[in-house]
Parts: sequence; structure tokens; C-alpha cells
Amino acid sequence: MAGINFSEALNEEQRAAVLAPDGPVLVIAAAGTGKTRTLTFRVAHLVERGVDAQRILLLTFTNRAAREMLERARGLVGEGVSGLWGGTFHHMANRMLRRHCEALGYKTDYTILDQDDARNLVRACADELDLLGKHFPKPDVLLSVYSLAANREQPVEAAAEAHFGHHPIDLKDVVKVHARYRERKRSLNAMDFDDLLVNGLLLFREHPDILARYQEHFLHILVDEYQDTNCIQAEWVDRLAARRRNLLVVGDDFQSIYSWRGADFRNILGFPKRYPDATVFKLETNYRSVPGILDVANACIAGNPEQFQKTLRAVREDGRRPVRVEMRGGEEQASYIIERAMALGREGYRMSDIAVLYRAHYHALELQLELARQHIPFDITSGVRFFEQAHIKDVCSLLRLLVNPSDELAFVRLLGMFPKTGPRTAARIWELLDHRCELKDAAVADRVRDKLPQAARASWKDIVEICRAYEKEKLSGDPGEVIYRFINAFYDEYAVETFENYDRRREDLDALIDFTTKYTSAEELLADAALMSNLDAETDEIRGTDDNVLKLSTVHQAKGLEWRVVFLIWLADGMFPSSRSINEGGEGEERRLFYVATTRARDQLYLCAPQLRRTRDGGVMLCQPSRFIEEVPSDLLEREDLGFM
DNA sequence: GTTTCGGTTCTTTTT
DNA sequence: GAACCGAAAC
Repeated sequence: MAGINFSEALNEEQRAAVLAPDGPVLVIAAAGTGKTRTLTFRVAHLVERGVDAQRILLLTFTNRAAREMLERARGLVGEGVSGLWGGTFHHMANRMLRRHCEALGYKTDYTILDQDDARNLVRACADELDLLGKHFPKPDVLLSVYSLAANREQPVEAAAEAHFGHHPIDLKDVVKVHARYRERKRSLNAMDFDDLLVNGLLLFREHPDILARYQEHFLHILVDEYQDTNCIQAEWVDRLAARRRNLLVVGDDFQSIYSWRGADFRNILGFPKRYPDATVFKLETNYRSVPGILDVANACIAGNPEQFQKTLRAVREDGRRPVRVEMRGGEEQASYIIERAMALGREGYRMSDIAVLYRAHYHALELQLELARQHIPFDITSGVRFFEQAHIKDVCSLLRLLVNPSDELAFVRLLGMFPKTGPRTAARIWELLDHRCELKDAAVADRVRDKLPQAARASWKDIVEICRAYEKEKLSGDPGEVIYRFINAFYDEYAVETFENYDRRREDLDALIDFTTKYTSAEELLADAALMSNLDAETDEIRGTDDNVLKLSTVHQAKGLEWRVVFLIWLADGMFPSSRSINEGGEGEERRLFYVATTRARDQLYLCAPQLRRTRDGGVMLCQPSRFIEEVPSDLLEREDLGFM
């Protein structure tokens, strides 16, 4: 294979990082400076140098990032990259735990609980302790506290105290529910997202022999978005890299936007201290944006207390200055964007060159309505995650139970679909089965049937038939087939009777069936379903995404992406920055989020600040423009006033 | 005692 | 939407 021409494809900064010698390396890569490119070429360089791809580990935060980099690297060095371990921290931990979790007392067919499962389980725990209702936090709130405690290696009590402060909540109860939750996860043979990381680290800490095998195996470890690692992930990586010390991390402390889930940018700031022999590279040359946009980005981040000093240097020629637009309210904002988008279309922009970004999903509501009304197609990274939708979880429940007979959540979900059968009946039968449902066992199947209400028995017969086939035809190697048969034998009819919008859901199911065909292992399919909760953002495989449509996305999900034109909406104090974050002292992070948003734009950036917002009770409320716009020196912005002030 | 149905309320960010 | 609550229906 012909060698890669590094001097042509990379600038000097990038080339230095790509060709860095062995040993620890820190690459500080500001927005739009070719971070992905650098990482990709580094992988290609290693492979070209003769490093076996199977002995390279590439860690990312999203599946999309991993896939993108591997595809690009494949473009450079061909099949040399196959076998490379690439994926999210959660995926890699899962991959190792599937092999070794028995050392931690789990069975290898453990279930991964997604957010929805975890919520249900916490609710059940609080219910059992008779804490539901009156002055007690909702399951989601409890979960976020537990999660933060796990990701910071902090006692739950401390995390709860920090979160609830002096609210009249009994912290003892919060801790009690947590203890129950842990027990229940154990008896279900299940791990939630945090358990994957925590147990992944535990495996390394408590089993040096297992750790040593992986230390020996991985010659090179690369970490993307290092500023978003939490202490568990950082320690996990440090331990894994301790033998070879070929650890290259890339990140930008300005773009650290996940502290609410435990990320700690002190990991990246402290890297040179932890690795005194580390080589440090800085990428500051920005190819993406016109200078006017970078001026705004630099100005806004200057308001944050200092981190790694860096300034974005533009190479592009002058373009249009970013525009500050004020309008009356959300409807006016929606029509403004649509009008501008149409005008941009006439100027030669494609719709897919344009993105609308916002702080929270519900900020896009009016715009969605207006786009739908005018029949303008758009693509949204939706709030409801594909695999967490009720109908998707429904059709996966049987497979889940087949794989892990201790999965009570799947059992209750499955039985709950039968007529005259609800949570109570399901729970009673679960008790009678002694918390375990071996569907393959005909005797068990009969016991369940006898306990079911008459009306549910016909449905049960269909299910048992699939289970028999699962055994006989070895369907664990063809998990998609189980889902397919479940839909045909039972669920389709159920869905028609149950859902108002059957057609839409059926489309999802068809897409799911299509997606599952490539899997040859039930465990793998279920793990991916749990870990790829946001399918549209991560893979375009499932829904046929039209390519030339307007993109709507949260800022978080837009990270790492770019568009020629970006509209940033609802720049009103309280919306962006969100009032909740401000109350919790998160202004620095909100500002970084704003920085991430502005640096997504290549040619044009519109900062939209409506003056009125609707309140819950149907009234309106005056809002101040976001402090982040006010902080930008006014000569850096063009101004359009469509409001009334 | 349970399931089912029909109202009302509320949305930060994600693996 | 979908989660929650209360009331009707089985």
C-alpha cells in the first residue's frame, strides 16, 4: 500500500501530534482545528507503522464518533484497521465484563438497564419502602443523584446532601432506596449504565491478573473528548495504559459540557502532572469558521476563569459577521428562521447546510409545528430515544427474558401486554416462579399459563411457541428472528388495538427488524439496544434519513458536528443559560455550551433572542436577552430588530 | 382487588 | 407524548 502523505494532508500542528513518538501524549485541540482528522491519521499512522490494529484501543463518547473515525481510517489504510477496538467507554467495559463478570459475582448473561428500566426499578424500590408520593423525590431525581455519586465515587449520602441541601427530605430514606436498588439489580442480574463503568474499574482494581492481560494486549490507547471523562473513566484508562504508557488523549477543556454526569475537566488539566513525561501539542488553527464567528467564540469564552490558554486562529477569509436578531416571541422566531432558510436556499445553500440548535428539546416546539404546517421537511435528534419508546421495548422484552431469565422488568412488561393482566398479576406470578422464568422449560410455561387470567392464555400460547423455536432452531444466534416472530404472532395485533398512531409505530418496528438482521448474538443485540439509545444521532441506518433537510438538534448532540449556517434559538436568560444551571452554579458550563454552539457554524451564525415567552398558565413573560449575547462586544455583531423594543 | 380509561401536567443536557 | 392520578368497569 502506498504511504500516506502526511505533509500534504495535515498542517504542522496536526502533523506533529500525529507523528508523536511513543509515550504519553496530550493534544489540546480547540474547536474546528481538525481534532478528528488528527486522531484518524494517528490511527492510520500506527497501522502503517506495523502496529496490529487488534492491539489498538480507541475510546470515544458516542458510537457515531467511533464509527466515523474508523471509516475514515479505513479510507487511509484499508482493511489494516479491521479488528481495532473502537467504541464508547460503556461498550468497552461491557465487552470486558461479558468475559470476566463472574469474578464480580454476575452471570455473563446480565441485562443492561437503560434509563427507563432504571427508573422503573427505582420506583419499585421506593414503593416497597412505602416512600412513594408525599415529600419524596421522583425516581428520575433519585437516579441522577445515585448516578452522580457513582461517577464521582462519592457516598450516596454526600451526593444527596449536596443535591437536596436543606429541603425537608430524609437523606436516610434516599440512602435506603439506593441500597434496595442495588440489591434488586443484583437479583435481576442486571447492570445500569453506571455499573458498567464502576464494575469495569472494579475488575481492574481487584483482579490484577485480568488487568495484566489487557495491559499486555493493548499497545496503544487513544481517547477522544478527554475533557468529558469522569474520575472512573480516567482511572480505568490510567490503569489500562500503565504498562505500555502509549496513551494519547485529545480534548478541549473549553468544550467540557458533561459535568452534570460526573465529567471533570481536571482530568485533562492534570494530565501533564500525572504524566510528567507527556508531550503536549496544541491545535489552534481553525479551518471551519469565518473570522467573525471565531471572534464571538473567543469573546464569550474569555468570560470563563482560565483553563488551558488558547485562542482560535482563523485561516478563512472574512465573511458575514454573526447576526443578533431580536423578535417578539417563539412564533416570530420560527417564521424568521423559515424565511431566512428559504432565502439561503435561493442563494445556493442546501437545506442540509443549515442547523437550528437549542439548549433543551422543548425549545424547538414552535419551530417544529411551523415547519410541519408549511410542509418543510426536517430531521430532529429527538428527545425520545428510539430504543426507549414503549413499542420498541415491548417487542424486545421476550428476547430479554429468554437471554436473562432473572429479568423481572422484562417479565412484567411481557405479561402486562396480555388482556386482563397488569402489574399486580405479573408480580404475583413472578413470586410463584421464585423470581426466575425459564421460558425454555415447558413445565414453567405451563405454570405461568395456569396462573394467567383466562383471557390471556391464548396470547401466552403464541409466546410459548416462539420459545420452543428459540431452543429448537437455535435462535439465540438469530435474535432478529425472535423479534420478528413476536411481532407477527402477537404484537402487531396488540399494537393496532392499543395505539392511536399504529402506522408510525409500525414503521419503527419495521426499521427495528431491518436493524436486527445483522446481529448473530442475542446478548450483543440487547447490549447495543441499551447503549445506543439515540439511534438517529448515532447511526443513520435505521430510519432512512433524507439527506437534504434542515437539521434540528440540541447543542449537546451537535458537538463535533458542523454546518455552514447555524441558528441558535431561545437565547434568553433562563432558557440559555438555563435558570436551573445558574441556580446550581453552573454558569461556566453553560458558557462552554454556548461556545460549543457558536463554533459549529462555518459561514453564518444567527443568534436569536425572543423577547417574550409563554408561561405554563397561558400568560406571557418578558425575558432578558441571554447574558452570553450581551457579553459579546457589540461591534462584533450585526443587528436585526424585529421586536417591539 | 385489578385493570382500564380518561383526564391533566410537564418537559436540560446523555451513555 | 408519557407519566400521573382518580374513577369506572370487570
